[in-house]
Amino acid sequence: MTDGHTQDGHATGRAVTIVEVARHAGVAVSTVSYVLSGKRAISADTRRRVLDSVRTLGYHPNAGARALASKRANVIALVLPLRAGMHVPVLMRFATSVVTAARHFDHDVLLLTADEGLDGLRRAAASALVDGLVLMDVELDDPRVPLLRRLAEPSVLIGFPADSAGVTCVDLDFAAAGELCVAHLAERGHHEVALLGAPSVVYERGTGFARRTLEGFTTALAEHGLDGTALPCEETFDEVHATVSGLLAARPGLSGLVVHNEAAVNHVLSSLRQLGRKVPQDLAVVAICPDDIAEPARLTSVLIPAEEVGREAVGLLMEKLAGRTVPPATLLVPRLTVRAST
Amino acid sequence: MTDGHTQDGHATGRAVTIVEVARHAGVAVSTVSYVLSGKRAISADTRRRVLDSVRTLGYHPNAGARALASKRANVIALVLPLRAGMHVPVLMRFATSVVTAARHFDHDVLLLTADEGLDGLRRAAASALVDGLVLMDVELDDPRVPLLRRLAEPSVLIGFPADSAGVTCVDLDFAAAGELCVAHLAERGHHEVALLGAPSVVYERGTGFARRTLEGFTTALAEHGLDGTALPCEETFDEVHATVSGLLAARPGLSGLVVHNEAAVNHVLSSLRQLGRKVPQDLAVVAICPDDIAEPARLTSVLIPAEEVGREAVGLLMEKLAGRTVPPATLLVPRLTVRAST
DNA sequence: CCCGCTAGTCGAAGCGTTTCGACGCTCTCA
DNA sequence: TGAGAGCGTCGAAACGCTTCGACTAGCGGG
Repeated sequence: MTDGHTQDGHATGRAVTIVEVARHAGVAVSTVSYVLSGKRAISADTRRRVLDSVRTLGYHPNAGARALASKRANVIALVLPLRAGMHVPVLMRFATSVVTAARHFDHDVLLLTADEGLDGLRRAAASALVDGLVLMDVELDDPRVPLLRRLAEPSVLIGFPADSAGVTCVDLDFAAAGELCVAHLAERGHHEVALLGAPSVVYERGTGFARRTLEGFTTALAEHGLDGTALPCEETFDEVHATVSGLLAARPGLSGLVVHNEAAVNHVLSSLRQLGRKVPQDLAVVAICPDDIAEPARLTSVLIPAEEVGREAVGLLMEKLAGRTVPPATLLVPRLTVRAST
Repeated sequence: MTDGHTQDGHATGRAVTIVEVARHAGVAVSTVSYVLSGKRAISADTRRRVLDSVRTLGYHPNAGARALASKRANVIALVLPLRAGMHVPVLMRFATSVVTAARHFDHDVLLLTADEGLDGLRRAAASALVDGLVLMDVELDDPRVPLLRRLAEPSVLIGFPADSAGVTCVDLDFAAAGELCVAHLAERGHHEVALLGAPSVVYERGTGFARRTLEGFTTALAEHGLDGTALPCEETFDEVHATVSGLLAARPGLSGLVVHNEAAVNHVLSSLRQLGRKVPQDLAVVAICPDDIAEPARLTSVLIPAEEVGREAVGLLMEKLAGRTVPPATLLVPRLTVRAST
């Protein structure tokens, strides 16, 4: 407490270096390094002495020096979008799960925003700031994909571009999710159902997950012999209300609704309340959305497993960093939770 | 194109180093460094030659080496919370504005989550991974504050702890925001108003902004001679609905509502719709929330200037990094936008 | 005419790690 | 009993950059 060190062993002044640890433990610098990395056998006694010194001196390896010598920054980049039609809370859950998973592998996460564009990726990669990249919200025709293919650093995409050759992708199997919802409604005895999807701008942009849900929905309709329709759905109450009342008017036989739009879910429910339709008596509703939205509203839902996707993405990236080959596509199987709305 | 370099000058193989640039330009390594940093005078001719070489070779300085030699990582940490009662979209806007602002100063952003706790901060700081820290969602009695005071690395808080001595804080002036709302309602001729605030858990946690809004609200009530009450407000529709109908029943004279809870705003409006109260005829509503919520709902609001706060925080941090002293507290003045709800 | 500047450049010494090769032990097995 | 194989440790060479001090010209002032 009197020598510039605080109680918890944290130096407030100049940082402790590996040389001081080595001196304190009476060993060579390289020995300290090997104790810490475990890359060579070390006697139990030496290890203990070194570890003690590390603790009492409050040593933390210097990240820059480590990166320079080992050619590994132990940092991965997370590239987040910030655009129309993305549900932000889900994004955040992805982000936290990526951070948490990365920490498990002793890596940190550098935050890049998509609006820095290609240059941002190039810079981060070329300067060895990061060892690898995780990208979110990939579009069908994403300009970043060709760049990633050329980069020396490995990367993992969350979502699928149209041409996914040469890149690694992870996502929820949205087609299966769409099918699952229809199957559930069919099982419950419904004959006429509808899909309320993402805002039209999302379809136009060609974002993969919206289309794939639609495909799964359509396929399952045929499979189960149901009658059905699909509509895009905007995100303000008034627009949702217009869509919903239009839909109900046009299809009086409608008894099941699949909603794949996190931001609109609550508006849909408000709208039905206002139109006097009871859920699930008059209309069964199943949503494809994160649990934190479905749970309070007591909605039967296929959850978007943000945590799992993030963890998986990081896991794959670590495999690639270790030089192992990984499957180019990973589809996470959807799971449906039955609640009060069906 | 045939020598391991792609068209845009990006090396796909081993990275270009400053030595190669120096050789290519026919100057010393140090000269290249000085050209790039501008820390010493360089003749126009030499500068041009070096810059040309940089471009044609596609040189990017190695971040680790740079950090090691200069003792500056050019990275700042952004510590994000992920807890009950925080409105995530706002968080994201803070985050992006921090990233954008940091890039303006040629810095990158390392993402730390609050659940890594004190160790995360210590680690990032002690390993020289980052040069400084920006923390969000500071609580009144935040355990991180004492640690920050002891850290060699400068930091900036978004929000105010109870004891802000020795730390630098930025935030919207929520007291002023509360006052502003009341003043606006008073001006519109209302005599009895209410504040619907954050979920009770947020008050109990002692988060500063919730309390400060309440203080401003109360102060302004007295100032303008209004009658008023304040309630916490949960975030599911049913709870909001209960709170709102209870409030209206208890206070028949109520004609103005201040809502300071982003997640509940839309539920409040749904609830009023369902209760048959017209906005603004029967009840004027003014919200303290981000524009992306107020705008589509046509709500009169005091916006939470996420971009501005983030930019300001980074600006202050950069000042501190440059060794200059900065004001310990920065309060951003709120501005009210009149829309259709009052 | 010499001194002291400044502008422009260079060489070399770090910065704090990791990692490679070498060395001395102690075992084992032939 | 001597060769070979580990094990445990050390020393030193990178890693790619910044920065300090030194040096050379060229120039104005005394």
